[in-house]
Formats: sequence, C-alpha cells, structure tokens
Amino acid sequence: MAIGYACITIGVQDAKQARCTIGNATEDNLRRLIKDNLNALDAAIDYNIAMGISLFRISSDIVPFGSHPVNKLLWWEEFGEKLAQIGKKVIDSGMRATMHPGQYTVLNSKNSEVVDNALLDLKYHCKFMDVLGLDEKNKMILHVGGVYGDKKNSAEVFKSNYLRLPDNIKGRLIIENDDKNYTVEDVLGISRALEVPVVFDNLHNKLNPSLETIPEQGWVDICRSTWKQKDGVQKIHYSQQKAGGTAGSHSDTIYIEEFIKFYNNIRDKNIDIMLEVKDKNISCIKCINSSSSKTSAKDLEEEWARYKYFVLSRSASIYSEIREQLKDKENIDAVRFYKKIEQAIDKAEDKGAEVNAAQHVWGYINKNCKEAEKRRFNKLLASYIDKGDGLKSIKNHLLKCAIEQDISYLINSYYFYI
DNA sequence: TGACGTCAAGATCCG
DNA sequence: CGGATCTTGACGTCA
Repeated sequence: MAIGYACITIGVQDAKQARCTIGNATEDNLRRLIKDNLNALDAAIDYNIAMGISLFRISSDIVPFGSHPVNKLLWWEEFGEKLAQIGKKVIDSGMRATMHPGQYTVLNSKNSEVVDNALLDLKYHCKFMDVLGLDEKNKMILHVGGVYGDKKNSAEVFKSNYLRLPDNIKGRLIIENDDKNYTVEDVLGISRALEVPVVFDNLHNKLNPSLETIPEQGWVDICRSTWKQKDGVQKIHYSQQKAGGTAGSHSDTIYIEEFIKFYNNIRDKNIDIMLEVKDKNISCIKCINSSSSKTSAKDLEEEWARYKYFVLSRSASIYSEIREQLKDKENIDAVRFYKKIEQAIDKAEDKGAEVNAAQHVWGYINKNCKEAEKRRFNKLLASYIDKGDGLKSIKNHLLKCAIEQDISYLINSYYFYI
C-alpha cells in the first residue's frame, strides 16, 4: 500500500522544476533545463525517501518539449548516467514512479496529426521511464480521449490505435475514467478488449458516473480485476472537489475525515492511491500518517514543527489546543491532529494572528540578520498593520532571511507555502 | 471564439 | 532596480 502525489514537491528548495517558452527553447537552454530538472527530480526523490513516500508521479515537463520537434537533443544519451542513477535510487528505495500525459494527448482523435503527436508524446514518456530503468509496474496513465458525437465509435478508434502502439508503450499504458466523456464503465469496456489496467478516479466518477449505479468501492473492486501480476499493485486516483470551485477542480488540501472514510471502505488495502491535490506532498504525508498504524508521537511532532507557525498565523487558540493534544503521548490520534490543522486552514485571515506569527518567526531571524533586512521587515510589518496588504511580502522576506541564515527549522515550515 | 487546467516564464507595474 | 503582480504559453475538445 502506498499513497503518493503528483509532480510538485512543495517547500523543498532544490526540487523546483523549470521550463521555458517555445521561443526560448534553444539547444543551450534546453540542455540547461534538463540538467536542472533532473537534479530537482533527484532532490524530490530524496525527499520522498526521507518522508516515507513511495509513490510519485514524475512531471511531463521534466524534459521541456520532450515530444516536440523543437527539442532535438538526444537527452537520453546526454544525461544517460544521471537518469540511470536516479532510476537506481527509485528502484533501491522501493518507490513506484508514474507519468501522466495530460488531457491534450489524444490517441483517438479525428485529426491524424493529433494522433501522430499523441504517439510521439507516449514515446517520450515511455522513453523517460525506460531510461530510468524502471520495470513495467511503473505505469503511464492516459485518458481515452474525445467522443466526436459517437462514443462507441470513438472507443473503437482508441482500441485500434492502441493495438498499433509499440510493445514497450503497451506494457506501461493504463487508462483512466475522465470527468466529462468516458465513465469507468466505458473504460472497463475498452479494458476488456485490450487487457489494459484501469485506474479508478473517484472524483471523475462522481462528476461523470456510469449508467450502472455501483458504490465507489464496488468500482475499485471491479477495476482490480484488470490489474495482472506483471502490472503491479492496483492504482487509483483520489481527489476532493474544491468548495466553490468549478466542477472537477481539486481541493487545496485533502480533508482527512473524508479520505479516511473512503480508505476504510476499501476492502483490499493492497492498493496504491495517487492523490491529486493542490498541497501535494503536504496532504500526502497527512494521509500516510492518518491511515498507518505505525504513526508515532514523533511523526506527529515532526509534522507539528512544520505546521506550527502556519497554525499560529491563523489562530492562537487552535495552536494551544494542538499543543495540549500532543502532550498526550499515549493516545496518538493523527486524524484528530489534522482536523485541527484543517480548522486553521479554513479560518479567514486574522491580522492580529498574522502579525503575531510573523513576529514569532522574526524572533529566530532577528539575531543574525543585516540592518537592511531588519528595516525591511519593520517596514513591511508596519504597512501590513496599517493597510492590511503585503502579507505575502512579509513571508517572502522572512523565508529569504531564513534561507540566508540556513535555518532549516524555518525553511521547512509550511507557514511559507500554504 | 472562449473555457477548460497547469504553473512557471515572461511582461509589466510599483515604490 | 528589486520585488510584486498580472498575463501568456502550449496542448485539443467541446459548447
């Protein structure tokens, strides 16, 4: 059982991915970006290992314009050594990596150029995983594509185009129900014909349910039968609707009670759950700690160290309540802990609390900082107290100072990132 | 023709 | 001039 997150690692300075526009995609720029992005991927994997996260989606942008003719680099040769080293790290740590060509990679398109480009994109994604040296249990997820007024026929086009794919792509490809077109029932139909594993996506299923009404858990069970030994553990996508957002938009954080309810209903826990959520690795750790029986008082204390200034910036009383709760080392209750954190997340901005937290963080920086930094902090804080704007500037300044003084305790704080 | 999703790059604005 | 904030990009489908 693993819980993972997609592409971006929040709050890890060395793990930031970079890109460029097509106009700037010169050979030199691309070479530099690939080098930087591979180092960033390496850092993200180190972080995952340190945090006990063993499921991770690699960004499609890891090689900028990886399937576009503008990128003519033989990146798999040029960076072969680095790629192999990263791959070895993934394998040795027992991590499972995935990739996910987006909604614009359409294998069943009416337009043959679009199909050609989809093939190039699949080849690129597959090549990346191949050169990492990952086996076929490390999957590549694709949506079925367009409907073009005739879902049945369009599914047939998908099938025939699938059958023409190279074997290494077929070995990795898995298909997912989407939020508008192909329901899990539709995707299972395609899966039966092609023997392709199906990824059940809970939010897509809510927005685009099948004709047959089966509870979520029933669909998870049915999808399980599409996963064979060689495919590895069944994988599903889990996300929550953002309150007040357009249908299908992902929540800022995974609300833990709802997740645990879903998790408890899963009959066979031998399953990998990929979270799709704005706060990425942060929710991932939350879900791992809340679903594992091995979560210790120390685990929650480490989380508290990362959350505390954020919580303080929202509410001093919630801050005290959590501190009280954590004093009881005999009764570890991760769900209760994270529900309190969520209370703080959902609280509206409170100027007094923000000022208090900023001053608290400043207390660590104040001692060893430059006069100019001191002046800037005081100026920004005064402006915030006076006019109520510039909170982001305060946080950016504090983070900059923390990085300069290399105070990891502060740099790792979620206060700066959520 | 614009919305959809994504989020850093790139452009522009501000003090 | 540095930093904050707004706009663009790159993709394909669908209304």
